[in-house]
Amino acid sequence: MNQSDMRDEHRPPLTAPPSLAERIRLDMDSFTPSEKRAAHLLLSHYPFAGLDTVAEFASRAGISAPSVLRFVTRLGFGGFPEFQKHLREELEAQLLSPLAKAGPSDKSQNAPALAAFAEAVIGNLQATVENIAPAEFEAVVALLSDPRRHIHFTGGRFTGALARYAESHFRIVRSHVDFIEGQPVLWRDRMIEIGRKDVVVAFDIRRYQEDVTALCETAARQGATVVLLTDPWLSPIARVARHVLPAHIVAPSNWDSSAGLLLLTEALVAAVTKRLWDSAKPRMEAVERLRGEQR
Amino acid sequence: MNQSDMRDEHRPPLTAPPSLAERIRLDMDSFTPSEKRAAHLLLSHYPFAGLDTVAEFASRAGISAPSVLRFVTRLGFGGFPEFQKHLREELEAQLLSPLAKAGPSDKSQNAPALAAFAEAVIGNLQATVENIAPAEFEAVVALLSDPRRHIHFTGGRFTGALARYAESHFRIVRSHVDFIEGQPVLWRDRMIEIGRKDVVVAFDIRRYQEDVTALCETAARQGATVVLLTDPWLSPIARVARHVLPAHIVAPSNWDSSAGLLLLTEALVAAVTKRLWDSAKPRMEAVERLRGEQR
DNA sequence: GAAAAGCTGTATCAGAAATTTCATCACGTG
DNA sequence: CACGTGATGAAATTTCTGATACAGCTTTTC
Repeated sequence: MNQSDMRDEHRPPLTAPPSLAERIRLDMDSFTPSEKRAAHLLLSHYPFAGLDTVAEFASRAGISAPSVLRFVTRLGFGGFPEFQKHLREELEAQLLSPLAKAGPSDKSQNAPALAAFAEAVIGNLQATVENIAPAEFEAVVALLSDPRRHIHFTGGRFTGALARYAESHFRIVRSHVDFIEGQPVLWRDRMIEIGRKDVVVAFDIRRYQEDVTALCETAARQGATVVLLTDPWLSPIARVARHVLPAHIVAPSNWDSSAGLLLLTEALVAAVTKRLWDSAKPRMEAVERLRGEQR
Repeated sequence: MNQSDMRDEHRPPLTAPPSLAERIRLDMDSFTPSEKRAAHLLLSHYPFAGLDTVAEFASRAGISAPSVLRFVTRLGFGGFPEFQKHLREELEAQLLSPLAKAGPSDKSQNAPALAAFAEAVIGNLQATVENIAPAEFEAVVALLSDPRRHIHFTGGRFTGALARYAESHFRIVRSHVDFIEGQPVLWRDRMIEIGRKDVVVAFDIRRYQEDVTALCETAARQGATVVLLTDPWLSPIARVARHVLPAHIVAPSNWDSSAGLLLLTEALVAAVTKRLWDSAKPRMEAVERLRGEQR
């Protein structure tokens, strides 16, 4: 089950940025604050954000029209229309030759920590997806979509945040959802009402935390169904878990990456939301309404 | 602003929408001679020919401007700008999902939901990395590596979990790190000691939360440096933020994906840990020792 | 072959968009 | 603390674009 991590196969290199975007990134330092706003908007929606009108662009960037003009002037264009023309031409060139995207992949030079890190994380995600048994995933979706079940999320030092993230979404989609703190003193008394109808979803990666393990073992002993999201080395919780979804976590860092776990979490949320849509939609609308009134 | 809209737009399946080009081809017979010239020009340089001005388009097609206008009217658009808007949106949709149109990816058979979701998330991560200015990222790393600064993390309903995740890591790497709950009643009193030496790192994506915005505005007013991790549409916090790191969040789900934000968070943790390694290492060892004793 | 119907282009207009001007503001400096 | 510099946006200004009315031309039809 454990496949080697040496998977730096092909993977279409992060598409080479067209010249203007690149130049903007390089010059980012020298921009004034509002120019940075403009630059961010443009880069985040490159290049479509620039195809709108000046007014639209300005409003979306949260700056004034003149600032937008100064921005494009500083980029070396004679005016906004000229700037737009450049964007269109760049876009056309890029779209017409899909090969151009491969481009000069000399990014090893200026693409620093972030790009390398992202590459590793993306590799983790791909490896994670490939090694999840579809049936296992579907089984978990079905379990979490059962309205008669009560769902409890929990996790360790770092993964606790993921459990919270999951809980905050599922809480809206369905009822009987809660979060259990890791420390035993905080859950001991709550365990008495956990039984066959309950599902415990635990997040736990290496440096497995004993208290999370203890929680799951107790829950399992009382008949609860345990679902485990962990790393490929499998937390000891796997022994009592009905379903296990492993995610790759190794990254060029002193820390492990939880991106794979987040991916699984979000995919579960998406799938369950879809499956329960008839009942989830009214719930989501109601939540939205309450938020509106509350302020 | 407009955060009251529920996203139940049933994200129509990735079935190719009837492209405008296709419709034009079908209707070609019914066009008048000059309309045909317009149609041919548009199809031959689709869709870029349509992004120019009416005058330019007319001249390139060898017809008059009014004929161009009549052409777009006949296509069912209310005016030339509306026509252009349609072209841009079509183009954007097509460009953003280069994978979707790559034909029937055979894996749709196997693990549909999860694989499709992963594909979208990976696309988000790539887009996110490409649109972050290295200088901006480095600036944030430097800021968070300054031992004299005090770092406060905060976030909204769902992103709060990411803030916690960040906090739980940075807390170990360095000192003066904490998490601030979103609700104003919980932070009002804490704000008195936030000033020039403080850095507020806020996570906020669409359906931006007013209380998080308020927190950041207050902090900024008192001289704190605000760092914002948000979506490409930029939370209103961007107005008061010194640094903004946008992440792509759109996924085939009723919910947005925070994977890009997590990627940035983890990359920041990795970079800061590396930069502060001399002081971080002893801290991490000390934490490990305490955990061991405690059990 | 003439009248009707349908296209098309010229000239013009209204309005929107880009640009410039200028007063104000924030911030660092002497 | 006054001063100067640079950034910024509101408003005035200019430019240009999309839209329209109308007249000429072509094609159709009887």
